[in-house]
Amino acid sequence: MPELPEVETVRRGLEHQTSGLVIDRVEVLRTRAIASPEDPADFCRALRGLRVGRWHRRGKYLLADLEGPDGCPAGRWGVHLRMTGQFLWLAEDRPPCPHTRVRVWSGAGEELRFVDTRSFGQMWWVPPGVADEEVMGGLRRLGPEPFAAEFSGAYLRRRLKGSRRPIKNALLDQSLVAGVGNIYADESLFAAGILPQTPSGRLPLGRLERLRLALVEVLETSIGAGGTTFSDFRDLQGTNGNYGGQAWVYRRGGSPCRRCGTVIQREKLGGRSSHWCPSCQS
DNA sequence: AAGAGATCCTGTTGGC
DNA sequence: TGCCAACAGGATCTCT
Repeated sequence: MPELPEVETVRRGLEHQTSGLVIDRVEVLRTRAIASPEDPADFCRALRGLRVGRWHRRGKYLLADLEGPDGCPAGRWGVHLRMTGQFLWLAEDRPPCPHTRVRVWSGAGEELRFVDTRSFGQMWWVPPGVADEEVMGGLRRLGPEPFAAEFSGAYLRRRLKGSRRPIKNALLDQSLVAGVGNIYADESLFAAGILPQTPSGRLPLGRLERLRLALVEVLETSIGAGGTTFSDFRDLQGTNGNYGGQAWVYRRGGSPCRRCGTVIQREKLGGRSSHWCPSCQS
């Protein structure tokens, strides 16, 4: 599923393919895909004629700068891929597949297509002069980026102090740290040698610093590889990522640990399946 | 007030 | 082999 490294990979693809593109026409095939404005027709009307500028990423959110024909700011285009959202770049006309939700065309007939099997993905148009968080409420609740200086062992200690919820659940909480999902939560806990069930408040500073470093390393490795390979994630060209080749624990319940051979365990935590090695993690 | 659980959605997987 | 339940999961909403 798209987590921070996959979203960053998509951001780079979008910036490469669509920066400077002038939107000629927009078609919404699934109403639910447009979170704001309320009427999808207003979304289409708003984007039409605008030029796409730079693409930014905040957590798992994508945001494009938009400008009008006169070069003045014309708001922002927000996107969240949720679980199965994908962008495809089509240089020429091709009929839409059944899960096509939104289609955006350039004047030259090129198409940026949003395909989303499970239809959880969403788009927003933020009018000029309005803060992104006003329209995209989720942005308001986002914690620091994992690479930010603010995200430190001390920060984690402070935020998690007294908390009894499992560290795995805490990592999935976007208000603690932005961009982590089930895959990288499990993988970073393995890399840090921490059991996912460990009560967050019980982790001393040293172990939290180790976790922060493990998370940053796992995310950077995956970004460098173009996103994860062990999910149905695809970049704009439709190719799969190559996160260091393979997962250490994610979706490997019942299989031997790649480091020590112990059988990987699997259990639901906070409604999400968690995977860990009982001898490498404690 | 923190935190758990249900919900949305649909293709894939596993068990009988 | 065929069918159906369980599963996958990001964020939001509801409930305790």
